[in-house]
Amino acid sequence: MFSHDDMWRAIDRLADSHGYSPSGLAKKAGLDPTTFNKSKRISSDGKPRWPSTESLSKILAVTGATMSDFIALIGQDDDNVPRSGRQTIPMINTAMAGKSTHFSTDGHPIGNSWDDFNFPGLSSLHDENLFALEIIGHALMPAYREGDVLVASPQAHVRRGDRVVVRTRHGDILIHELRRQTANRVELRMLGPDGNSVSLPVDDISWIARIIWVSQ
Amino acid sequence: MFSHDDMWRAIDRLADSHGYSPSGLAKKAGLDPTTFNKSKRISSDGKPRWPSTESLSKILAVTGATMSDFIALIGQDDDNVPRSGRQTIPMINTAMAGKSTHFSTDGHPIGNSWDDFNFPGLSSLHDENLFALEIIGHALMPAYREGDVLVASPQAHVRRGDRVVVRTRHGDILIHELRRQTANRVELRMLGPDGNSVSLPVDDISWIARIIWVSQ
DNA sequence: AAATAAATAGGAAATAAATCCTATTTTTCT
DNA sequence: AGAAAAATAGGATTTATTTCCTATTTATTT
Repeated sequence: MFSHDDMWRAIDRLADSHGYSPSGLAKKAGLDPTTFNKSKRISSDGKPRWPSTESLSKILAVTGATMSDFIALIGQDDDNVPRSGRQTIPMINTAMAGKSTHFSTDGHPIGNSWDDFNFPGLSSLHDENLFALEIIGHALMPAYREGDVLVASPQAHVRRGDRVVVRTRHGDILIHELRRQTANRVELRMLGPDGNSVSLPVDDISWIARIIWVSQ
Repeated sequence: MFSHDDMWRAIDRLADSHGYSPSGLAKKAGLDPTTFNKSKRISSDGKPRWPSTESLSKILAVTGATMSDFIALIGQDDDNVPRSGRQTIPMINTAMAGKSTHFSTDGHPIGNSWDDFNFPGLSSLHDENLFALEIIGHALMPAYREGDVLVASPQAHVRRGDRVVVRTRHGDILIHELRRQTANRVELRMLGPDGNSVSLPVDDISWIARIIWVSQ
């Protein structure tokens, strides 16, 4: 079971871990922004107020969190919250990174110029058919090196410029950059040093999976 | 998240698994025996009715069940458990990927040759000081392209061959491959096409962060 | 088979959650 | 520092859940 405090604490933590205030989370979930006001959690006559399971369902839906995630939030100790619960990390671009003191002397992000970047964890894993490919050999240098692991999604929409894993009907696995895709042909650019293109008839292609993450 | 059907089904199953009818469970929990009547789950104007989290808390209390138990009841008979709870995805290497039928015709992993790969989510984020760098410009092609996001860890141990973000004492941010690190110098190899090396005195370097993930 | 108890259907009333609203405080942006 | 936006407090109103109630059905007991 869970207590009134547990429920509200978990809601607060769910909000915080997804970069929202309770007000922002309510809004995002299609509820009134004042739904989770702390001043509304205990009524004027002292009675605790319990959100409906519909409200709960809505905030889990909008954050992509499961009930298990929510339960984990109930049990969490305040002092022991790993950043991992946040699902975001600070991000800055390379143009800005060198300009001002955005880093502490030991490489920690400081200052106000950082955006939040949604780290893969829960959000990308709605894609149930992700797979990983570990690179063997040096054929894809310098884009990919031996030991790198590519995470690919057959479901993700692909556009020109994307790096993709292509499976031909002959059973070949190709890792290239998608240059163009027409009704009849798929034009790919090799990732090796010379960057030559190859053009395949659509009928020769079994599937294309977009590379979304690379571990290095 | 969970649906209206999920919620009521779990309530029914909770009751049944503790030897109660829905009516009996409600009564036992201090609620009106008609609280969980099936006729009250959809209102006369067709709207779904969602129990409050207080009611939920009461029935879990009286049965001694936990929220995890309750969630398990939601998921019962569901063969379609999403992979996301696993924190791993299937992985194979590029040498094997083309050899046998490791993929279905729509790009889904099949067969027994797949390893499990720990996808970043919770496991890598014990490193609280991760940051992300978004690539601006084409200077790092073809290793990194504009729009790629590098996830870097100042805490991760770096070795030769690793790609790293280096901060010099002058405030420069460099993205290179680590060729060698001695007591006095750090030798880096540029990621651009010509792959020239640069050698910096250790004293000129503020910190080095290893690139661990790339979004593309 | 009949009697009794429990469960359930479904409407009305009471209570509670969410929404709407105004005002203030806090945070963010310029 | 000042302006603007977001968040929050808290009251009033609307909507929704639970309780109360009566009647019927189903299950259990005799």
